[in-house]
Amino acid sequence: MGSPAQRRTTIKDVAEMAGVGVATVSRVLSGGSASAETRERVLDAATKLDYRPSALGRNLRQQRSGGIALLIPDITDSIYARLTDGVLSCARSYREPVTIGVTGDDPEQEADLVGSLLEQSMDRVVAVPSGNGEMWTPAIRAGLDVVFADRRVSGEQRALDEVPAVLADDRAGVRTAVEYLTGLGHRKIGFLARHGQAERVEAFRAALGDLLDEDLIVHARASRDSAYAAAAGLLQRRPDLSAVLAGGNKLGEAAVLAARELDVRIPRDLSLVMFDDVPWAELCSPPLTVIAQPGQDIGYRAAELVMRQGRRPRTVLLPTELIIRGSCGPRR
Amino acid sequence: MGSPAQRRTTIKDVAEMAGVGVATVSRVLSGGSASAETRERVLDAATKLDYRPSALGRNLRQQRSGGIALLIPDITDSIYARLTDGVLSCARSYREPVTIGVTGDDPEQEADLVGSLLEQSMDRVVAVPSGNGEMWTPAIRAGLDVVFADRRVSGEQRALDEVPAVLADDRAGVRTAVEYLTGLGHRKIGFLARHGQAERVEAFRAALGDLLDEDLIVHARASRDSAYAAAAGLLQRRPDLSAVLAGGNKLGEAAVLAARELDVRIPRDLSLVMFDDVPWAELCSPPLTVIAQPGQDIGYRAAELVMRQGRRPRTVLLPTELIIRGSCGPRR
DNA sequence: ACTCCCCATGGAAACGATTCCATCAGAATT
DNA sequence: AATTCTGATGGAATCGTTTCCATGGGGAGT
Repeated sequence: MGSPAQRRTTIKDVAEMAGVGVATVSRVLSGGSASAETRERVLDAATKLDYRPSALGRNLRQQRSGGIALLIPDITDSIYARLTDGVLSCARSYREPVTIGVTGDDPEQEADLVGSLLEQSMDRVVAVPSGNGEMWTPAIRAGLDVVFADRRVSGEQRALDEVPAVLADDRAGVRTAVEYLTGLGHRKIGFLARHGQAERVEAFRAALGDLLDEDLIVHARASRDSAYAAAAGLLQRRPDLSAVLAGGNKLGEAAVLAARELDVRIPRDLSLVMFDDVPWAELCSPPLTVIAQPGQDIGYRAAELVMRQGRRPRTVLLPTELIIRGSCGPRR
Repeated sequence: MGSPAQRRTTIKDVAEMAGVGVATVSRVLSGGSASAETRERVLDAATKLDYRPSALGRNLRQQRSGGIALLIPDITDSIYARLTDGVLSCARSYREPVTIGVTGDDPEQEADLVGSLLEQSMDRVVAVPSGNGEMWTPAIRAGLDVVFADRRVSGEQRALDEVPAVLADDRAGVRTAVEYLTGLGHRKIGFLARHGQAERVEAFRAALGDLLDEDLIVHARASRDSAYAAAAGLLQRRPDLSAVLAGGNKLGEAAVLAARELDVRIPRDLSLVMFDDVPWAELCSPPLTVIAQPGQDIGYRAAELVMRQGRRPRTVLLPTELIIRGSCGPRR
């Protein structure tokens, strides 16, 4: 607003005041070698002038803009908010800015965002991939450093298999939940899945074994409506259902709402286990039994991996935890 | 990973292929004047080479890195997640990247983040300010374009009064809630406030009038523990309390938990109105009556304002809405 | 026919940092 | 004493874009 906008102090100013060349200033400031006396003079001048190196100049020279990019499906979903929080907290310790983009679980938008990353010369990305991940291949070849979080891509291309991934141990989580439910006597167990949760569905199939009934596995899109429709549909279509595993907190919410609407009481008529522990799970009536995922940790570890240069593990599996509250009961 | 990392195509390559100078290419691509024939040749070459202008070069030249910075207290809080979503959705329509930082409601961290914005030459910020906002004054003078969202600063400095702000109409929200509660017969109404919610507290005082009892206004920090302590403390200290207004969803959650713990039944023994509608308010038992705030709109409008160059309104007030569910009853 | 003006155009400067390379002084080695 | 080595130092190139300015050609106006 009408400010005179004085020129910012550059490395040149510092060099002049310290009576040295710009190269020396740059070296001193980035830890290169210099004599003690020179170093002091430069540091002194920098402090006096309140010099802050311009990220712009550096970025152009190094052909890369620092910072971490983060691509998630939906920031309003608690699990991704926590993941984001983890990334931010790791990035902060490296003093790196974080640029965030939401994909809406849409591969097209995701590809679009990857494009704009390239345009910005960002070369470090933590991403929750949406599609089959084919848009990543060229970007990775172009030098992009990617770490997947929370999911990995189906992966047929070679390059994608090299991408490290930080994941919750879904298989173990699903298995534990299923064992818990079968232990309670349940035989007809449904699974409310979001599209793209292939791994969880697969684990569900494996865990159920003989009890598997494909008709009890239903898929929804990420939207609230779709989740509700899937839940209500399943409940109406299969009154013999006695337990449900919800693949995410939105689906869990939908299941609770649908059950309430259809006058199916939890846990008397229906047992419910939800993926992802959220604050409200405890406030819900009844309090929900959940498979907690370490969302914040996933983000933190993924950011850590993307910051590391050297060899990195291909996959990090983080443990889940079954938290038993009040939404499951014995089969009646 | 060991890729040859081929040089990216620059404007020079395009110029060469089109047989024109780089200046002409730049002009064509940024909508300057050029003959139809030249334009076509340039566009053709650009397409053929899959040329994407480097944001780095442009930023350095223009002395500003595009994009919007967003500073919020806590991304895992639903209200700020929605605000962020709004900012992202506006930014996307301008094709601008969004850099995000969390302040933890700590002025020191906030100042630190503002510093790093300057370093990055970001000049557009949407911020939920934490402290008294003094750290903003120099930054604004240095040419930073700021829009406050959700809160405004206490503001004693001239420069801060010029900063546009997009806010929920807290006063009206509080007034409506208080009127609703007094209408139900309540006389002893408490307020669980977060530090920094001066405006809401003030509105609360004004709305209560004669009924005001300063002892019923308690403050908590943003943390979960602090919120719980404040809620439990209030409930224990003043058993004569018959209704509570919670200043945010964390405080509402704390109130529900504390009431449950102390065997205070809602709404029989205590009526509860919570600021901020969250998905779980409906799932809670009983479903919570809330003052809904348009979090996403606040973010969108704030981002819109920060993108506009020209004259901007000083303050945008967005309406709140009282959503009556089941957490309030008549005084007993 | 002469002048004037406008527009398209390209060369070159600028942005602010890092880094290559040449230089030079002084120490260490032969 | 001559040579080599080491480490500090500064000049200049470089990154990719935008934008200033000079140039030149062609059309319009007198």
